[in-house]
Amino acid sequence: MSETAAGARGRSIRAVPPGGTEDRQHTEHGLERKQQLLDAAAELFADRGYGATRIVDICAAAGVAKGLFYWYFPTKSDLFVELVRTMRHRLRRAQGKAMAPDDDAPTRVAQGAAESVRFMAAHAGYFALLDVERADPEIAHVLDEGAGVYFSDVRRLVAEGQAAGTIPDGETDLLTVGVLGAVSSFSNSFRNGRIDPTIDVDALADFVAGWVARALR
Amino acid sequence: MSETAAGARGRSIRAVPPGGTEDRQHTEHGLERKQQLLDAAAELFADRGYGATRIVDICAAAGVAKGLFYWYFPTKSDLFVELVRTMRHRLRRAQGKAMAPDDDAPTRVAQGAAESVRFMAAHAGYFALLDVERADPEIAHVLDEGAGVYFSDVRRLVAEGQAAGTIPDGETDLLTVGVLGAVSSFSNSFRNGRIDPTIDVDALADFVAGWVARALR
Amino acid sequence: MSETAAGARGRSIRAVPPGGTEDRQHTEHGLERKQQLLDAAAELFADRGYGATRIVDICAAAGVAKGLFYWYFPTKSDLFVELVRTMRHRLRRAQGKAMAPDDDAPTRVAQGAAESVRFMAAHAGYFALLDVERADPEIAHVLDEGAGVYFSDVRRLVAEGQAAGTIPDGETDLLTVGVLGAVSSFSNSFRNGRIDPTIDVDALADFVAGWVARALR
Amino acid sequence: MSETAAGARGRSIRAVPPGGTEDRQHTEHGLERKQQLLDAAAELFADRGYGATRIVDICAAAGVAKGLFYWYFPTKSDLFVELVRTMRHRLRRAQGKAMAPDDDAPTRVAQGAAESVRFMAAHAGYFALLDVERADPEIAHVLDEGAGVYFSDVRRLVAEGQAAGTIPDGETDLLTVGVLGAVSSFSNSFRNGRIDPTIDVDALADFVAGWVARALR
DNA sequence: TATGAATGAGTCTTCATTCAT
DNA sequence: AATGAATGAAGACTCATTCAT
Repeated sequence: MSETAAGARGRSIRAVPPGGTEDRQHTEHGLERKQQLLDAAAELFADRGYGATRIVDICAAAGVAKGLFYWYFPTKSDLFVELVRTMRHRLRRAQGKAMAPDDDAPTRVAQGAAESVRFMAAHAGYFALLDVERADPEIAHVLDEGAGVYFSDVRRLVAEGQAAGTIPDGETDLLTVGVLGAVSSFSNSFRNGRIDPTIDVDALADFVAGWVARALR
Repeated sequence: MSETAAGARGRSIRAVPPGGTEDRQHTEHGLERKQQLLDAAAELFADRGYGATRIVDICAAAGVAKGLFYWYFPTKSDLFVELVRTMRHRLRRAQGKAMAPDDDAPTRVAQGAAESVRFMAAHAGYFALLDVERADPEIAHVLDEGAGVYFSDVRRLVAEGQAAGTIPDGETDLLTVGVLGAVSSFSNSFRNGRIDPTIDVDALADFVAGWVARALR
Repeated sequence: MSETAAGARGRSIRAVPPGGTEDRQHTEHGLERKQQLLDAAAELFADRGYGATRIVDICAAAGVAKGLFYWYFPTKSDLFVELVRTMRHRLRRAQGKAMAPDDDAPTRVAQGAAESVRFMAAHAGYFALLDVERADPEIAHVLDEGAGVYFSDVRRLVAEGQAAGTIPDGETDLLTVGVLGAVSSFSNSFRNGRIDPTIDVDALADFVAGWVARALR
Repeated sequence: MSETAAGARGRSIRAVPPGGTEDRQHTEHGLERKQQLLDAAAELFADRGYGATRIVDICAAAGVAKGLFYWYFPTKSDLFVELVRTMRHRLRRAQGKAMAPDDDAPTRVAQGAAESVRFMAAHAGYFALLDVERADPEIAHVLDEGAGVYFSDVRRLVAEGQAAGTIPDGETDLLTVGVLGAVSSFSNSFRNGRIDPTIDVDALADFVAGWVARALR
């Protein structure tokens, strides 16, 4: 992705900004200031997305002047990175506590998953910022429209199954979310290179079918 | 007033809105051109994300002048919308064909899911553009780094389970993808308003634990 | 004023367009077509101003394709020029007829003026296009707002004079228009170089005072 | 989304409108800067017209970077509006001082008119910007050419009258300006809606004849 | 004559980053 | 530490004009 004009300039012309931010020793008061900025940014990122949040917005929300931002963070993305890393540490700690060391693997996986969801739900606003970008209204609309269509389609099927007794009762919406999530995560797994890209598509499809079928039991 | 073409943008003295592109009747050749632009755009969107793709890039890739873009599309987002809608129609058609009307619901859901994955995998490049935005490299990096960490964590557990015989053998990566996908989709389901936002978090976590446990069976 | 990108290009690269328009012999049908374009343009120019009228608009209004415009006119401004010259001839002819050769000068001047106003009023829509440009809404608004303020100011004074019997009764609005017109035309006379630019400002002011005072008698 | 600054324009994913310039509290130095921009703009507007003046031109003339314009003004037209309003206040103040409260109406009107002309002449360059737009050279040329023709026509008549003793001697040019100004202002009065649009054209023509005849006495 | 697709220069505006104080 | 003015690269979009049929 293309870097900001000035951003690129600033960072490519000289690798180390004058009086760089890295080795800055922050006083207690400085730490507070920094946290104010982090908090303000987190909220704005979660709310509008990363791209749509301007440095000025963050500073305004934190109640400081624009220039001060650069006293605490080298760039906008550095702030983001710091935010994400912090969250990650907390999440991992929570997971670690949740998984009983003596349980078997599937139990531990399930525990970890449950704890993750619990944690992310508890900090939902915060985690929203992982959706780095929000599209402009028109784009957002098509995307959402599509999602809605598929949701209804699948939900209907699930409900039918529940009516027919072939799918356990209750939580129709959640079951639907699970199915759609499976589809998208398996589909996306190609892109992020986490799985073997040469995998046979039919094998993958079968795997997904099996996965979903088991989960719906 | 300046006769300059572009000066007009936004603040022009134009009393009447310019006619749109909508009612333009495209000839066969025009349709081809349009398709060239759509294809070029799809590839670029998939590759760099919507925001990072400039109109000029699309035109250059399609081998036409910048101005021609606006002969075929009113705006950048309209192109995107057209792209998404087209994909959607194809996907739904594929799903429809895949689901045998006489099978029971879970089977049909599984078939639909499998077919979706098959279809999206077959058009992986194309579907990548649904990831509307890609962040700048640094952002992308933290995000990916995080995903990698969790993947390893979970993969290790899954592998342990398989070694211990508590999780069926094979496809360790895919099982991992499934677990992580479940976590993120259930977590996100808060945000998109598809499920009841007042749901009890612990109930949700339990549901996820159950879902994952069944799927890992 | 800056010329259009393409306009400049087209006209500077080669002075004579290929198969220039100048020596084009138009058939009867061609003459009609040309007139259609002239008429359509006149209306649009009068309505929206020159700058805000696009070639496409003119062609659409005339019911012909955009390309055809350039068969009849080398450029947009040439069409405008033709329009203005035509009007001018008609106006002068009308004036000539109106001024009785045997009357004295002031009478003839008054007759000419009256006839001009009559003619321009009769073709008001047409003459509006001499207001080459219309500003964008905000600009137009301030300008109009200002004109309104001065109109009220002067009108009040005129009305007072009429009430006091120092200004002849009737046509308050018209008298006001006359006063304001005098102010602006004398002020503008500096700019268009029609009068000696070294003229003493106070002398000019006195002259205007006298002119207005006489006209208000 | 691209972090690029400008890519955002119009189609950005910005969820919240950017903060305006309105509530910006400018320091003394800032006020100077702003004035520099206003002055530079005034000169350019007066010189080439509003439309033909680019933001860059203004900034270049003021010796500042393009971006700084938007620190002081939300848009180009806002600058213009500020310019016009300022002039207006000054003009009205000047008029107010010039009109002796005890004089009769026609005298006061004449005083106001004279003072207006004096003021506008003194700030001729400045007031030129009220001619919001200047057309491209060719257009400007026809318009001017036409004005010149009429000027000569009328001037000849006036001169004849002066020679014959039916029009007072001296200031032939100014008398001509007055006549032409009357014609155009009365003709235009239709368009700006300041007078009753249903007025009888012949009555108007007669009125103009009378007005001119009196003024020429 | 007629069409309408194709071209590309030009302008406004945004916003990350820098810098003088 | 803190401020806020200053910088400038970048991108969407318009429209006069050209050109191949």
